[in-house]
Amino acid sequence: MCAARALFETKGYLDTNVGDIALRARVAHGTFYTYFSSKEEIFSEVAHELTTDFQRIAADEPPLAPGASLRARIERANRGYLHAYEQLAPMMAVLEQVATFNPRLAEIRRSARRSRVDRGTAAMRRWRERGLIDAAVDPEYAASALGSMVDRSAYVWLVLGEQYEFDRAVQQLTLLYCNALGLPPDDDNSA
Amino acid sequence: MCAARALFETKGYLDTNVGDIALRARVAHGTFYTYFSSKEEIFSEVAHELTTDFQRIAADEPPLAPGASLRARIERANRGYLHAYEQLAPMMAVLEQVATFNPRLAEIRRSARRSRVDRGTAAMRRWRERGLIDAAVDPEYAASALGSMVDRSAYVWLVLGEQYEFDRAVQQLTLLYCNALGLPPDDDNSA
Amino acid sequence: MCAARALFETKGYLDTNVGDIALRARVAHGTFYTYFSSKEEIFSEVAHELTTDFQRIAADEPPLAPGASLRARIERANRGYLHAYEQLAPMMAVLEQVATFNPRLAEIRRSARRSRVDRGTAAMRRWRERGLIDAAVDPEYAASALGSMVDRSAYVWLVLGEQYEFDRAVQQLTLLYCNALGLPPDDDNSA
Amino acid sequence: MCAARALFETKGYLDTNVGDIALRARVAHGTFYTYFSSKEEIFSEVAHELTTDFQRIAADEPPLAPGASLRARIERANRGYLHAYEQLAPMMAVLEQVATFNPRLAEIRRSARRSRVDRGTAAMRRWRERGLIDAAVDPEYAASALGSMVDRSAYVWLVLGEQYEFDRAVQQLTLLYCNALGLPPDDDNSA
DNA sequence: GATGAATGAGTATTCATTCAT
DNA sequence: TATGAATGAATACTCATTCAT
Repeated sequence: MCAARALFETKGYLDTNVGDIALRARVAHGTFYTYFSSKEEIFSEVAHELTTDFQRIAADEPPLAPGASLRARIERANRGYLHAYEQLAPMMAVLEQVATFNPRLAEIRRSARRSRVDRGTAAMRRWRERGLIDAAVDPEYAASALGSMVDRSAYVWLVLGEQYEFDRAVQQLTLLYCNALGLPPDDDNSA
Repeated sequence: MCAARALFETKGYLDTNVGDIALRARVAHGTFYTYFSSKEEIFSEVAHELTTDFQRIAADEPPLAPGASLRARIERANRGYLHAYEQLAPMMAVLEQVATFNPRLAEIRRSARRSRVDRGTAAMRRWRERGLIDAAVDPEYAASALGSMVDRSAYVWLVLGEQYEFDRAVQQLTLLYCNALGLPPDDDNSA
Repeated sequence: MCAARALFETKGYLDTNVGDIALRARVAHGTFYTYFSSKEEIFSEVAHELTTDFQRIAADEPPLAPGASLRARIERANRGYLHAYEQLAPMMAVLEQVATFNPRLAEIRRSARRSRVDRGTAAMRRWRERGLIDAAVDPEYAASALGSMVDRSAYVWLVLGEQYEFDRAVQQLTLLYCNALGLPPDDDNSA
Repeated sequence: MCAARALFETKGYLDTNVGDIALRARVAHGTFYTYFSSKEEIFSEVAHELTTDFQRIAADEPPLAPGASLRARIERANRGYLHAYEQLAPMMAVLEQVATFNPRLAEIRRSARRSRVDRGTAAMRRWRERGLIDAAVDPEYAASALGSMVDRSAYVWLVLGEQYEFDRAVQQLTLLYCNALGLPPDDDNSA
């Protein structure tokens, strides 16, 4: 799977063939099928590993001080997301690729997005009830759209190679995110 | 090209073959190469047509009253973008697909994005100089990130099929956009 | 198809590969698919040609004198069948082979047999009504079983290579056939 | 071997793989080769078992009264043959299949047929010497052809699934068989 | 004897592209 | 220009058999 992942990262899904994977793993061509039933299946496993890695890395940010502000927590989440994307960018690009023509594998990306957006929606609902954010903001649309903003920005910067500077990106993304929700400039509330 | 576009829309780039295009265009298989040098080239032409169509449709919104607010203008731009995406979604999906594995064709999408973001950046610079928006917002990052937000939201709703309601989407996207920039709730300034 | 038939005859269906067919036809491997959609399809065409040839050859026996006896007509049919089988034995063997594992192609053999047995049944019914044959003989079973006798004997002699002598075989087959039906030793009736 | 036989019966020779046999026998894949040297060999053993079973079942008909007629004995043999075929039809079908492409295994079927035909020939020679059957009938051809009739009829009914009714089939087969040999309608001679 | 991982030869099919007519 | 037959490279998957443990 290690060999496969490396090849997927460098050549993409379409240009990676089973023969190359076996070659790189230093086993016979047929041996591949002792471990995986198809090219699609091994990609699926790599992709699941990817989403697991992603969540682990994204969560692995320095803990916030107790009672940290909402803004600080959003910033931490954004930094975590960008950190994870930064480390996994090549595979994220391939997952994006595969999702455009393989419905079964698209589902992996879709469910990852789904759970992220759902968590965002739930959080925003709480914040809204507590009057912490702009009442005009619809949690569902906001979670989806702001999720798209962070997600796509990471892709544009880390996959497409648009110029950016990490800390500045985190800071601006957080500023836009908080402003969008109507979070007061400097708050000290915890959710 | 009409035949090709229809096929690309329904089957995607990978599953559309030159033979099918010729068949649909009612010419011989070989005749295809009288007009196009390769499958990549015809896709390139279709993609250029797509971006032209997109701009035309996006611009084809009812004109604003003279002296309309910035917010109104942003809303108009968002509505135009979503309208255009709505009408061209199938081809947009294919362009997205191809851009993931063909660098040459990725360039088409990249330059369309580039000019859109550049215009956004320029506008935000002007608004910033005039003190219309949050001084902490960096025009380059904001134009890029908010462009990503609108762009990706359209993809998620119109290509991936996530539930949404058109007018609500435009309104929320605009609200988040303006909030993000720190635009005062209701202004009557024109840029 | 000529190349394919020759290969099927010498190597059987399983050991004949598309590459060999193309090679023998002196065309590129891929050219095969310009003419046939699959190995199964080309076999199907060869098999249909075979059944056509078979019927043509089987019918191509010297005509009988007007008013020839039933026995003479049965002998002529048996001789025709054996003649056809003799000339087409290698392909008949392959058809038999394929029919054991490919239901679609088995249908070709089945329908050829079906029509032969049906004709036999109809003829025997007429003979029975006219009191020409043993009333205890059931036309359906007799046509099926005696058809099997002739059919399988041809296979055993011409495919499996069991020793036989052509004229003697025809004569004995006819004797057994007529005896089985209870046809009087020497009749001069026409049907 | 039990596992192998069950698989051969349901899936045929070609679609049965060594891995499946081992799986069904609840041993490791490689263990198969501790007991059998190849797929061909295990099939050979199953096929030998089959011919033994066949002879046992075919012989296991109610004994005839002492001094039973020739016709009664022929009917008993036909009934026994059809009974055996009925019980072993799936494996008989596979043996027929394999015999079409594997000369070594074809030999099993050939020798079973050979001994049956030889016995028939010997019997008919005796009957002929005693003037019990039509003198024009050649024992060799008759034993071969009538053996083919019974054998192929069984295949057509029990493997190919052509409609038939057991007792009627035995009766008609016997009638045709005896008629073919020119056996007088009702005799009381024993051979 | 038993295991099961490893082997690697074998093959039908697709399709963008070319070119003689 | 139009044709469409010909091309041939490219590739995932199967499976009987082997052998180190």
